[in-house]
Amino acid sequence: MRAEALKGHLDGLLLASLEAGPLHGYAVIEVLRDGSSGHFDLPTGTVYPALRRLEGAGLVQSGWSVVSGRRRRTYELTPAGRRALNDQRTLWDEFSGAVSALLRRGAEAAT
Amino acid sequence: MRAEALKGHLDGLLLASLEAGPLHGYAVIEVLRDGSSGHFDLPTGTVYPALRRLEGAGLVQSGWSVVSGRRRRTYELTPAGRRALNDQRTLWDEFSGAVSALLRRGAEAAT
DNA sequence: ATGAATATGTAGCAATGCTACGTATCGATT
DNA sequence: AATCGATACGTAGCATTGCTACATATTCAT
Repeated sequence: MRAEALKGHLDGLLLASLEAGPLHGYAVIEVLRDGSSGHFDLPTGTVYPALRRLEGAGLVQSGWSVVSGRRRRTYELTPAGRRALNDQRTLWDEFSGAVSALLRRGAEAAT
Repeated sequence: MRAEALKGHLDGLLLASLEAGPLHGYAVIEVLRDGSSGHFDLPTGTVYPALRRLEGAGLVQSGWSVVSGRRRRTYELTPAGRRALNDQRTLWDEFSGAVSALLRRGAEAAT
């Protein structure tokens, strides 16, 4: 997967991964990897800062817990986050539809 | 359309717009706008530098012409550009498939 | 005891598209 | 003739974003 391909679409994926219930960062990475047949194997340096960014934007909220001696920061969607996820889905459909159409047709000669 | 959405996908669209035959920059903008139902109305500050970038990468080549008093820099795909366009199409299918799957399913809870 | 897996985090970088300019010609309107 | 919109090219600087590389710590299997 090209490195830059994800730009601008990561937030939607993160929100989607939290839709079914709260997760901690490491688990988000696994969900994204497994749910994409290995296409998205994101480094922690990508995911952790992004989750904090979403928290800053009020789309998720986090809390600490400790599970078998390991501390976890668990993230959860806020109502605004659910709305944003909806928006992202709509935006993605428009965007991907437009790109697919353009890539497919090549384009008829103009002038 | 979100501003960052396009990041990493513009090159493929530009190459696709040139597939049917040579075009100048302004015409590329029109093809992208009309071929996407207005979703992609790209500013010249996006398209012109990107075309030069593609030329630097050897994927397109350009030449000047003058049409009714206006100078035009016309771009054309190179063989490498056609190969790159093919690659972009494959990459896009993988990428968009993975994103669509993740956005759709939300994701089953993982401990 | 050693290393892999689990778990979190940051500093700094590279890439990319956009904003806001600037220049110039042509055709239509006033 | 003057003005304005469309056509046509371009650049400097910015903001955002994801990645690389690193640092830390615990648990579990070898």
